[in-house]
Parts: sequence; structure tokens; C-alpha cells
Amino acid sequence: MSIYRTHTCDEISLDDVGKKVKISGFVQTIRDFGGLVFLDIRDMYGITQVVTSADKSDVDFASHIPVESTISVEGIVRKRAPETVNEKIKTGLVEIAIENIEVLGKRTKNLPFEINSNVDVREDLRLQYRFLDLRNDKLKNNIILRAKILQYLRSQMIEQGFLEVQTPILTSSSPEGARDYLVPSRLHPGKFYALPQAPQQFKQLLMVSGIDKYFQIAPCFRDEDARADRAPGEFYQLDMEMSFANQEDVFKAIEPVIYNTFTKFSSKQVAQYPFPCIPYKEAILKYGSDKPDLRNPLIIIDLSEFFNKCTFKPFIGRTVRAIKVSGHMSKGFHEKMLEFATSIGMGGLGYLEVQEDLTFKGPIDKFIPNELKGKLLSLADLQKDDTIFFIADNEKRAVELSGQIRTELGKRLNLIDTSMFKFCWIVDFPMYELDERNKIAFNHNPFSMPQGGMEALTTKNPLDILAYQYDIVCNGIELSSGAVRNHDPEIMIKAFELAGYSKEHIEEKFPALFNAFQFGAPPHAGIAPGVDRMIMLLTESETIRDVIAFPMNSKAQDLMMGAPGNVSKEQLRDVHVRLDIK
RNA sequence: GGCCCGGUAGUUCAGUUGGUUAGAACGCUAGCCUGUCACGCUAGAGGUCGACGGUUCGAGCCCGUUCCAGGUCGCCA
Repeated sequence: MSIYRTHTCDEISLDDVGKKVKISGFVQTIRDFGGLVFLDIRDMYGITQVVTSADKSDVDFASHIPVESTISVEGIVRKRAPETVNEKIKTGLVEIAIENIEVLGKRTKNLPFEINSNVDVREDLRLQYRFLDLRNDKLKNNIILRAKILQYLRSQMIEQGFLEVQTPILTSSSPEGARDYLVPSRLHPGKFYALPQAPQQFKQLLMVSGIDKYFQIAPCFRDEDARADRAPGEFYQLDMEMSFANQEDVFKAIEPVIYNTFTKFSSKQVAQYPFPCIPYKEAILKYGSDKPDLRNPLIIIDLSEFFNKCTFKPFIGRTVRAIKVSGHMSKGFHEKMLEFATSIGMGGLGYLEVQEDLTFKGPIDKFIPNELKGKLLSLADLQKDDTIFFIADNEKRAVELSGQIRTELGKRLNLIDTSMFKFCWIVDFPMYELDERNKIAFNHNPFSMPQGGMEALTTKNPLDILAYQYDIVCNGIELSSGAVRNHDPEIMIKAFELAGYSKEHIEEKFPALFNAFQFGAPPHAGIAPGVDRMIMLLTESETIRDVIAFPMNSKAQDLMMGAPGNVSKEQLRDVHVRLDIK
């Protein structure tokens, strides 16, 4: 096969007994018996055991090779005696009797941590020695799976007639959204390129160009802080856009891709297909979130009106949300929940337990007038032995807090079915919201098409206008946002006007797009599911770093390469940059 | 930037109310061992207890400051 090997470490079998073979790989373990030495040789594909002769010099040499060095071994394949078979490895029926052994790459430095051990090593150390961590099966398998998923996503898109187009990495700064990564220009002093936060404008321009169906596994760059499920700096999206298409067309195109991928690469079940659509408003009420984990069966209900008629002062005039749980919990459970509630800034966590005779027991029972108790039972659909928790605050906070309490209850009561992927579309996002100064602002993406078009913009209360804007959510993780884009310059001007921006503002900030739309643009829509997050879900990884070959740490540093790093004075001078650091 | 958790041997961790020379496992080094496969056995090396300051007769432990790392909120159209 090559001068280094005739077989890889997973290939040798009983068929090869008696043959002379050569393998190369890493020395995983050395078992020295004095009279002979066993070595496990590992490559990307598997493990093969090799054995020395009883010759003292062979034994001495083999037993002193530093583990994790790379070596090549030439020898004769031998069948193992039945009592010495290793069932844990594919090649466990055979071994190689060493005739020649050569160290190809000696490990001369001490290992910073043990390879292939089950101990969880500090992550910053693993990141610094990522090339060693990648020798571990778990991480290596994630990267292999990632490659397969990327290939599968790509082939499915191509099969549907999407054209893969690469868009620039060095582009202009976009004024909306996240912070940009900037690249100073050498030829144009004082000017900067920006790395794209997403190929958003380019893909829309491709639609204007008549590229009917575009896709790209696109690198995106955002200078924002990391999360467990959000890599800092850079990440990848399965970016797609289609012309002469509406919301349903996008769903029809991308849903099978997601469904097939999650079915093919996981043993978990996808709960429902096609995915259910939940209007934004409903999601906010029932789940306290626009990215609900539908594996959690708990539902939030609104009891604001009811509590206005009761005498519990902290609830009167407030938005009151409630979550019903079946069963009564221990005192310790309620204490832990109260502790959690306090930690997220709640004053308390009221609850009621429904007794055998359908009366209530709990801290706020005495504030509910007797004649209203039956009404509460029916409003919340309470049965005996149920417990109902209450969350009260202003509307916005009540939504957030009830969502967090719902999640916490689901976790603590073990209600989440981890054998499932539960997807949903969140649709009908509001076009506008009030910002912190109580002014009308875009809720999401200013380029989304308002539902009802120009008529809605001119006749409706802006806060009541919905957008053709949708998210796809899986198990409480937002995979993607997408939208039907606003391709009509007139409607765009009006939409920006409502948010307090002039036509000149659009022309100045988005010159290419606005200009292009005046040359006949097809209606178009798209979406861009996060590839890293998909792989994270499929590999059941705790952090997004576990599905990226060379990730940065949470502070956006590459500890292995030392990025970001210093550059020379000459380099700075070339790009006309002078440092001014306090 | 706020909050939470953590930092003790190469690694993962334990360390009592503040009290002699800071421990374990794995790894490492040396030796013994011909059938192991996480081999076994014996011996050994290995520590600025993140850093600085304070309280104390005495600090790994208490207090303050700070650095590092992870999570989370802000942020991510």
C-alpha cells in the first residue's frame, strides 16, 4: 500500500494469518512482561496488537518506546490462542509477531494529559494541546461525523437543485447586528474590510442575479461573547435562499434536509414530521420562550385576570402565569425551587396543592376567596394531587421567569424525554417592538417582508404587524432564523420609515441591496440553520467546542496557536494602524 | 461589564475546628515478571496549595485585592 504500511490498524484478520504485513500508528499502550512485550498500535481506524520476540534486545527496545510515539511494525500475522482473544477490538483474533520495528516520530516531551483515559481534563489545557486531544476517540469521532454530516447536507441541497456559491470573506462592514471583525486595508489607508456576519446581502443579491436556488455551508464571523452552544468568533451555517418562493416553500425545502439528517445520524427519534408551527405569541405564553423545548410537557397558562379578583397583593395588577404539575412535592423540593426562583430574581414562588377533596393547601390559599376556588380548578384544569406554581411580574418579566421555572421544573421532575428530537417552527414574529426608549424598532430582521405588505404598514398599528419571519427550534435550541425577504423598495422604505429611518439611511447603509432591488428583484425567502449546533445535537455534546476541530476558548482565544497575537511594527505600518492602548 | 462555580503533584481529585514532614488514584522513572490487552508486583521522583497583601504564636483552610478558567445574564438584526 505504501512504504509505511500494507494495512491499517483495523484491517488485519484471520484471513491474513501467516502473511507478512506492515502497520504504522501511535503506540497506545506497552505491556512489558520481561520475556516479551505487547504493544497496542492505534491509527485513525483501529487498534492492532503486536508482540516482540523473547530476544532480550527486542524486549528492551520495545519496552522503552515512549507511548504515543509513532512507529511502524513489520511482521507475521499470527492467530491468537482462544484464551488470549480480545473481544473488545476488531482485530482481537490476531496479532503481529514483530520482525522489524521502527520509531517514526518519537515523543520526546511529557504528555500534558493522558490520551484515551476516561478522566475529564481541564478544557483550556485540552485546547492548548488540541492535536493531542483529537487523538481521543470521542473528539475524533465527532470530527469524522461532522465531515459525514457536511457531505450529506451538501448532497441533499444539490439534489434539490440548489447551487453552491461561495461569497466573499473580505467584505464591507454591516451596520446592523453583531460586532464585526475588521481587517485594515493596506491599499486604502484608514479603510477596513469586515468579515461577514452571514452572507445575507450576497445571497439576496444572487437572487436578483437570477441564481434561483442558492446554498453554501458558509463561515460566519461575529465578535460576540461565547456560550456553551455558541462559538465565539466564527461558526458555520447551512445558508440557503430561493427565488419565487414563500414561507411554505422554504419549509418544504429545508424540512426534509433537517429531518433526514437527524434521522440518518442519530438513533434518537424525530418526534413529529412535518414539524409543528407555533405562532410566536403562543410560544411566549405557553412556554415562556421563543425557543421552547417541546420535550418538556409542562404548559404555562395565564391567570392575570383571575388574580385581579383575589386578595393577594403581590399578584394584583400583575401578569400572573401558572404551571400545573401532577403530584405533590416534598418540602425539600419546594425549598430548592424557591432557591432557584430567588436566584433568577423572583421575590418568591407561590404554589398550591390540590387536596383529595379538591380544596387547596399552600402559602397563598388564604388569599383566594372561597367562591373563586372552583373557578381556579376549572381555569387551570386542576385534578386532585396536582400542584400549581405561580409566577407574577410585569408582562415581559413574567414571560421570562415562567419560561425558566418551566424549564427548571421539567429538569427537576425528570419530565424531559431525552430519547427524542422535538422540532418546531416558530412563526409570525412581530415586525416591530418597543425599544428601551419606548420607540418603535425592528424586532428581528429589517429585511423581512411584513405580512400584509404595504397595506399593513399603512393601516395597522405597527406593533400588531407580523413578519414572514420564522425560527426552527430543536429541543430548546434555536437552529436557525429565516424570513421571506422584503424585495420591494417601496415597502422597504415604508418599513424603515416606521422604525424612524429615512430612505437615505437605507441607501447609505445597504447601498448594493437597495440599488439592486430597483432592477427587478424576484420575491425570495431563505433560512440558514446552524451547522455546529446541529452536530452538537447529533453528537449529544455538552459544548459546541466538542464538534469543532480547532475551537477557540470562551474568551475567543486560540490557546494552541496563540491567537489573537501580536504583530510586528512593520505589519502595522503596512496597514496604516497605530496602537492606542490604555 | 454583572452574577455563579472553580483554581492543591504531569492529570483527576481529597484535605476535618486554623496546628508536626500536604495525601490518593492514574501517569512518569528504575527494577522484577513469557500471554497481557486499563497486565501485575516492588521501589522512587514529582508541590511557590493561582498570585499579592492581611489576621494569627501558627494559614492549603479565615479576610481583602487580583489573575486565570468554565457557566450564565447583557450581547448575538
